[in-house]
Amino acid sequence: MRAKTYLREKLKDAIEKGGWSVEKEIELNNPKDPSWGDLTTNIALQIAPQRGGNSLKLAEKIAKGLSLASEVVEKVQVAGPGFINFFLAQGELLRSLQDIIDLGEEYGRCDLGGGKRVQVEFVSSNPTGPLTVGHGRQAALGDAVANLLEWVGYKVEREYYFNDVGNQMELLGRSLQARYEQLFDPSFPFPAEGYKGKYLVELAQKLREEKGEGLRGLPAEEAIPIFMNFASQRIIAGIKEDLERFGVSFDRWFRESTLHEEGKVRETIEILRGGGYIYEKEGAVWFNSSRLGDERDRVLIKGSGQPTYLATDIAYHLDKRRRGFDWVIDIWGADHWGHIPSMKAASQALGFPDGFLHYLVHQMVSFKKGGVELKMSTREGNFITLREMMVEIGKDVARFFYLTRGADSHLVFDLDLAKRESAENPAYYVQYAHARGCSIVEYAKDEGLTLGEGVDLSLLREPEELRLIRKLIWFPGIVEGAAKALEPHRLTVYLQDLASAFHLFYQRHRVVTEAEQLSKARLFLVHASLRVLRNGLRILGVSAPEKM
RNA sequence: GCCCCUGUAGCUCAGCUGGAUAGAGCAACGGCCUCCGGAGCCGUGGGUCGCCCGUUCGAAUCGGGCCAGGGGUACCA
Repeated sequence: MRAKTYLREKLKDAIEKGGWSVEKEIELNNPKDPSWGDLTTNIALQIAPQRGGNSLKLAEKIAKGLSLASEVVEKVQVAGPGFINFFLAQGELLRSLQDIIDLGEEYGRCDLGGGKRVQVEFVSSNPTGPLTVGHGRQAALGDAVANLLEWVGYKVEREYYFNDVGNQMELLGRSLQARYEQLFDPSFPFPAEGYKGKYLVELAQKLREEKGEGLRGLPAEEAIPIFMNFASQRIIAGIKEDLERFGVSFDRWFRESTLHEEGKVRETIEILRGGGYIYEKEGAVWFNSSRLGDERDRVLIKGSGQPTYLATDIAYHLDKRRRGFDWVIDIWGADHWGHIPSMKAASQALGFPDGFLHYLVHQMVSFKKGGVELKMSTREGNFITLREMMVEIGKDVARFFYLTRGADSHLVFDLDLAKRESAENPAYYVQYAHARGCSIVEYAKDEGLTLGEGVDLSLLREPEELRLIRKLIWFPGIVEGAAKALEPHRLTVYLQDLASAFHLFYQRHRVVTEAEQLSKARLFLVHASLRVLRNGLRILGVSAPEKM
């Protein structure tokens, strides 16, 4: 917003003219109470203690020293303990409103990122079973963060990393084998720790359709890879499909096995060894990560000769670094928290720049159904899939709901409530504002009214109109703030607020009336509102329907 | 034990990095369409911001100590 930079300069001049100094950027905020104007600064409160001065008097002095163009600022007011409040002139508001229509789909974008390459890695669930509602938060969060970064000028790649070899996969293979054998002989034993979900029974049936009895009684060395690959390929395909439905598409699906096949794990360990970070003890290869801030040292190669999860993950991140990203964001659930200090240590050991690797950790979601908290486990097979949720409450409601809360909050998702109240939940509230606006535009068209040239926006003077305009022009700032903080929920909260301002405007003022000029101006405001709603919802990955 | 996250209205959560009188949705109650979508709007009730100290002009926000819930502390991933 131009007014902000303009005011910052003017304030700085006025303050320095008075012989004071400003060390950091002057804060200009959107006050919560409209009677405090459009922009407010606490600068007097901040610098008054410099010389033990009175902040209220200083604020008055600063305000008096400002020479502001009346077409930008209508009124300056000193309030409370020393806030300086600015009321923008109507003309300034209207110029910003015009921007919304002029910029269209681009409105809200900026070039903060300067085209830097960022990778966002998220979901990355191993293909041991279908995606559950627990993964939904991660999918919604990661995709929204990626979208936000794109909007502020980064070049973003979305990546999904998954394990397609190793103990868990073998167990999966053995579980499928057992389910397959059980189709012929129900007494066939099921592995003690096996994956019990019914999805493996279904896969076994598919396998029987394709291969008949041909896979029965094979020796383990031969059977396990067959069953394992069949299971993981089918499950990954299902995960892809679910994510597509959820509106998330990845640029790359990274298989862990490639790291081993290309010798990258061994190579990484050799690099660490070269740096003096490796030693051997009790038949295992250790990383002395405690020297780099980790609680203790970590095993990289087990006594069995197998690399640990940490070893492959370090190799994976070295690979990311070599692919030339400027910034890498890993989105993880809080259950992986313990892994972070080790990876931070590895980042240092490998000489990654500070801040190259950023962890965005979100807290767990718990789910309630029938008033009871659910304990879900993929291994035990008792879970609700993401797909089931999409069928029940819809992708839009689910995504919006996941994003109404900050990543740091543990959230309780009451599935009955989400379904029962689906007609009254916040996602519909925002979408409804959009549909309603579209319907007004349709109606106006039928009455022969379209945007066209020569709209006199100065006719927009009602409080509800001005309030809506103010909310609309906050949008670019909200996007920027949400992107900087990696907090998409700020946008979700904002959109509800905006929808509320729109609904109130609608309720109080008829758009299409006999007064043609006023109707045109209001129609313009409706178009601008639709634009901001659409752009905002797009970032969240929620659709903006024209009809509901 | 140690580390991290959280504790705000009956419920689910915001609170813009220390600001002015703590907000929204749901739930409860009372109003609003002969008129562009009532999936909406307006109003009422509802709070020791877990508790105790501290920092300062000023604390839900920062620091310390308790209490409670969740997560993490593997040669698991």
